[in-house]
Amino acid sequence: MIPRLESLLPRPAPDGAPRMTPGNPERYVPAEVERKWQERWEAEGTNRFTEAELRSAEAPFFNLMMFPYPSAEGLHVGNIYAYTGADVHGRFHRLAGRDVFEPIGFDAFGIHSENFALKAGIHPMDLIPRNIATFTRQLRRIGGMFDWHHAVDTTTPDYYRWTQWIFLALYHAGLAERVEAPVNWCPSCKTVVANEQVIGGLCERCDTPVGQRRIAQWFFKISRYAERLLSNLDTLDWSEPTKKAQRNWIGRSEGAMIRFPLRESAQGEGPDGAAGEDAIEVFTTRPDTLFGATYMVLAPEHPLVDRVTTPACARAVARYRDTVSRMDLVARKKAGKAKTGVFTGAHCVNPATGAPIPVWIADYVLMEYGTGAIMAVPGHDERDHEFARAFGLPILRVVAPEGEDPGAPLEEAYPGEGTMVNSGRFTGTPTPEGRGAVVSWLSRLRLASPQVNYRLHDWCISRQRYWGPPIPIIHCGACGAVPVPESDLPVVLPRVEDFTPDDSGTSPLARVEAWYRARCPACGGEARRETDVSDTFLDSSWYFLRYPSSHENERPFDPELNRRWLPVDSYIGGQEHNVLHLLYSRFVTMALHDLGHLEFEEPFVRFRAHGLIVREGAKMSKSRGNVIVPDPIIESHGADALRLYLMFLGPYTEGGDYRDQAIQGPFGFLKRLWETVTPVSELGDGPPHPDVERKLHRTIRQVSAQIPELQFNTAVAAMMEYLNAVRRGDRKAARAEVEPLVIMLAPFCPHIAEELWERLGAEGSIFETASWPEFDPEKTIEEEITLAVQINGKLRGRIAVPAGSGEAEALARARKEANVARYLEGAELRRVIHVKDRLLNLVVSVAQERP
RNA sequence: GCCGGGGUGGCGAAAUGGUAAACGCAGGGGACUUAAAAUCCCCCGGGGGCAACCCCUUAUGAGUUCGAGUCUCAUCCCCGGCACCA
Repeated sequence: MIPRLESLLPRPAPDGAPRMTPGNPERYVPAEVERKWQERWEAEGTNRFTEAELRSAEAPFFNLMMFPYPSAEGLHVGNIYAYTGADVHGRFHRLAGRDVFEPIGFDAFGIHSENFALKAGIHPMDLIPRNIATFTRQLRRIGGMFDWHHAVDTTTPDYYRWTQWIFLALYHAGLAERVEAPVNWCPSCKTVVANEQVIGGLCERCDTPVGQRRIAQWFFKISRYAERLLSNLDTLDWSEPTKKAQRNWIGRSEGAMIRFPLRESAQGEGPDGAAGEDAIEVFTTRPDTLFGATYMVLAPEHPLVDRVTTPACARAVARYRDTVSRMDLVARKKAGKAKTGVFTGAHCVNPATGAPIPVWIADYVLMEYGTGAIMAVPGHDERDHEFARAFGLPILRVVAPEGEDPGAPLEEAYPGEGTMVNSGRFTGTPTPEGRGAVVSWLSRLRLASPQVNYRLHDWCISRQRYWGPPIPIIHCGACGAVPVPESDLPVVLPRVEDFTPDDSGTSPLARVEAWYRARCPACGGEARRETDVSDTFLDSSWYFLRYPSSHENERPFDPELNRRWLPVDSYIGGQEHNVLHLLYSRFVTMALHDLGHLEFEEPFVRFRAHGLIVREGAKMSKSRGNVIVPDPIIESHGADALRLYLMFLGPYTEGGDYRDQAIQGPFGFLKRLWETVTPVSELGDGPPHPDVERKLHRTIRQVSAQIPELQFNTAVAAMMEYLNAVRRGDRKAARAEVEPLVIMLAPFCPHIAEELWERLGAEGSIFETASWPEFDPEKTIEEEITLAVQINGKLRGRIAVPAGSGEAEALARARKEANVARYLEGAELRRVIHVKDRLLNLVVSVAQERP
């Protein structure tokens, strides 16, 4: 890339000449360098904010990364990868002049630790501190810029006191309610599992098939926020796939509510009950197909089922409902299984046609979505079609795609758009228009209204387990569910030696009478504490709010600190949290905003998901036994080399393949850098060599642009190229050539950068005394560049031209190039395309065959 | 099925519509060494040619363009997520 350099610099030394300067016997020993600087950072508080500094920081930058779940196995390379990328980003901004707050903590409650503790026979209260100690040691060892002074641990009463406080805040705002609901029940974990934690019918944690139970549980009414959670996404600087995943999860759909009046009795010929009390309401996105609704389906659990079922059908209906209720929620919802259902004996009136249509129940209709009832349009909905075929129900065409005969029978459902047919006054209307037209027609008769529905359902936070913060509620026979007064927080989780879950459907805490017996805060009578604990997602939905205020005892967070530090400037984490964690955090933040506790309603200004690390092409997992533990690598090559390698092995947001041998490259780079810079006394004092300088400014330009975009792999490659240029031909480096490189490398390899920076004569940490190098655009310009010459789009030669040469100049030089001339000979030049400083394409018509 | 992300040398990868394979790993050859390690130098997509050079090559097939890894359409395959959501 620096064509002239080789000619100007000393020739390469003859083969085999030792590269190490004789006067420089000191080798790069990462372990020593890293120990020295980690100790110094700690002793001097390099990465720590004092209370006063937090309050007065002028250019605050909150650099957040998803805090770890401290498992017993310790951190693996995948975790290190995530944290290193975030740390590189934070360190860069610090060198660029920001006051970077980079806290870390531990998300240590939850079923995972609890299960491990049960299996290992260690109490979680003993296990977790051990795990945290291991994680802390490992995190320190990789040289993250963490402010340990502000670490949080979600299992400490100091923390979960405020988790409970948030529950109460939402409770008082009417955003928490206790509802009996069918829930997924894992017979192995012996607890309720959230829908989103059931993967393909199996428990996310233990792969046991999940069943169904009805339990009274606490729900947060996140669905009230669906519209805001959706529309705010447009304002966020988040990775697009993450936003898309949230949009899908929220699942907004526009349609209408339509009322189907019930026919009072089968034999009644009288006027079909005008929009009276007895009607079945359905939600549909396709009111334009209303004329094709030939039957209705209620969810088996629908409250109207008992009312409408005729005596003749009662037994079959009861039997069917029983079968369905035995099925777990997930199997129940599994798509693709054969349609089943039974007729209730009742009929409704299609409000568009006035025709009576039968009412069925079937498990393909879900109680939790819409109204739990549908109008079935077998002509234009695949599921309804399949059902109608199975039970011999009429299938009517009411939509015809362009060119289709309105009378053509339907072999399969046609769900697309077209023209309405067989639809009375609407026949001939294009379906997109028809939707609104049908609704406005029926809305005058109070039989329909426009409606928006969301797939997002309320957030169940109850867990019938031990290892979590108790839900701060007291149940009183007289007063009902009474919130624990704020002044009584925290409701401390007692140490219970036997916390094995049982199949009672209640938490192990329900066996600890001394703990759950309480006085009702309202009436003072005998009462009982809520024995369920809350979901781990609640712990992690607000931890970032706590970091700056981690020492605050009187309130969850200090509004003044929040004003300075929040919302979070940069959040980096795994895509496995694209939906739930990020959505719950947004919801809690939004709710706290509405309650006047926060000034912002979106917690994370910028979010980027990092990729996943695989090993030698295979996914890393304990069962495969191919999990990479960082410690031996740090011992052999150093944390800096590991960090650099991880950042180099592929695009950060896409992840990459960890190959054991490949660390040699980055490690060798660090060794060469060390040998290039030390001993400092042998560095040249003059200005940089012009070619090296040009390369330097180009490198600064590239690295400065790419680090904020998390394009670490190419930034590292640029620095490698630059060092290669500095060392080319075994030349001696000048101080001015290496100093900027040391600074640019510092975010990736902070220890060696500190060491070299000190040897270069600085006093104090590079992160406090250095500033990010600037590039001069003037100095990035090459005087002479290589221009590619194409004939008819094929590369036929390269010519050297002065930078900025015009077309005439380029063409003249190209003609002199032998190979180019060969192609021009006897050909007619029809067109010249000249891209300045890049390429010259000569379009010729071939007069004769080339030799 | 739907929604995302991908498919480029032996491998990890790089490339504002403008010189495909930067940077690195592995491999081959060489220097140094009693030897090895370490280090350094050279080579390294496929084919043809003594060479100058030529042909082919970014999953496949079409298209747009002076020019396509990059844009458009269709097809195949891999990874991740969601999945009877009316």
